[in-house]
Amino acid sequence: MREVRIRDTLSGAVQTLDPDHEVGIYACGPTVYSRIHIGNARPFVIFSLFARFLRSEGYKARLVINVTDINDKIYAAAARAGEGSAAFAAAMTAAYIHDTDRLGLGRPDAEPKATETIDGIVALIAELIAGGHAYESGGDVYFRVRSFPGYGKLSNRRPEDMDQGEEAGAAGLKEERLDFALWKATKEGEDTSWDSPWGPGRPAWHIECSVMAERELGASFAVHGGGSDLVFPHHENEIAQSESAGRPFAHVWMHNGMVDAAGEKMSKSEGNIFQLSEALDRYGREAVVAYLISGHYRQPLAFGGRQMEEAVARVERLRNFFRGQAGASSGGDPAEQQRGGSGGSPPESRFEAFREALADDFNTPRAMAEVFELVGEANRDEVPGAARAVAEMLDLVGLRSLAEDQGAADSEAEQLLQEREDARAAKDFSRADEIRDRLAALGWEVRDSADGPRLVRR
RNA sequence: GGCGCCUUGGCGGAGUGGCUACGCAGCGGCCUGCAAAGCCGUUUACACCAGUUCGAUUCUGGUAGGCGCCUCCA
Repeated sequence: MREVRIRDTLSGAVQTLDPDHEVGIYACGPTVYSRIHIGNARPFVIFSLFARFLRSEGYKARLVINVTDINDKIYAAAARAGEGSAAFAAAMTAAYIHDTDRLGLGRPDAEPKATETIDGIVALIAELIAGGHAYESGGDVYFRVRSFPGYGKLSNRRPEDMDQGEEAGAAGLKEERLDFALWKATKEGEDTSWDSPWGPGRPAWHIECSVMAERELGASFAVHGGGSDLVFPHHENEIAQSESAGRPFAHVWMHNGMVDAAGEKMSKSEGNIFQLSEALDRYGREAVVAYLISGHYRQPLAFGGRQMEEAVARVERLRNFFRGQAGASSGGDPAEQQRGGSGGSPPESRFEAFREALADDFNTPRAMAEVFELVGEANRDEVPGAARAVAEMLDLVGLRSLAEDQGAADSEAEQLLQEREDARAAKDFSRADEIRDRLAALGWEVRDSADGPRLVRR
């Protein structure tokens, strides 16, 4: 188990995770009013892989990624679709699960939904009212920002510089502009509502995360994550709610940068989105994952067709590496292997550097550089254990499948390949090329080598 | 206007006070019947101006440009 350091948004400093306690990670998931896009997939991938890495180091980790399924935009989108909002949200949640399943990274340990947390939300709001941190007004309940001295500490703002920007109708109900809603009374056109001490209504944004995080991880947990666009107001408000109610809340705040399209943040409201499902269809899951770990999680990441094609090429280079290794490992003189590449690092030190990069603020691009260094070394000279080490490194970033055999050729392809070999032996190259074209049409690429031809699935 | 971040070779993207990141693409080779894969070489990268320093892409200050949040947002 090595020391794992993470840059903390709240303190601005690098914090070391406590190895003696379970590392509870709460990452904000999507609001399900449409299919998720590549940008939404970034935190899912980053935090899934981060939890996987922690476990591989011997930490106990518990990953929670919520689904916010009550929201103004859900009402609006459901109305546009001519559906009930509950059914609409359920369908979008299912689509989210389906899309992220295709990433092949497994599921989080818990995926709580706001609609299944209403009782806890009502209880926390009541507690905040009792403590003087919130007040009821016209069936709504608002958080009294002035009652929480630490307000602004996460996003480093002063309250007087801020504006919660609530909808116009709420202006008259709030004591101060800065106050934000915890509970909203049911309004015209809203087809879901829950009973509460303040009348029928539904939770506002922010409060559900305070409740779900505590319910799944306890009042105090290690890491709270999410996109950097959630720092304010979402996470700032979560802190205000939870800490005002006496919960210590998260130790470290870990925010991922935005995915940019043409230099601008990809977002549903900008309309410059590229859906995750489409990216998976076009480039494959490995390329999508490889793309999302190609930059440091905290930095913005440029998105575009070229970037995705590059990810495809990277992933193909890794596949080719394993194809080559499969043949190389079958023979080989041990003494020859022992010499290995002169000056090349043994796989163990690459693996070590790989893990160290991940332990250092989860630096995936630096870690991947180690993978490619080892791949290059092993492509040049036989490096004993390289294939296994690369497979293990890739396993940690969800790309183990690149090491798997693509499947044996069928008998038809094998026969064609033999015919081509016969033709080549007879120097009948035009016939050999013709057969190669036929194989290509069947989805097989022929690669000749000193050890003979090889069929590769395209 | 407030807060924060960024500016690295054709593109993406790490990192460091002095040593080739890495990947993709291009060009030239090697290998090959040809191709693919792989390998080798290659196009004097660190926005600009000062300062600190023996030495700065890396530290400090400033200039220019860009981005994010301050409204829903991963």
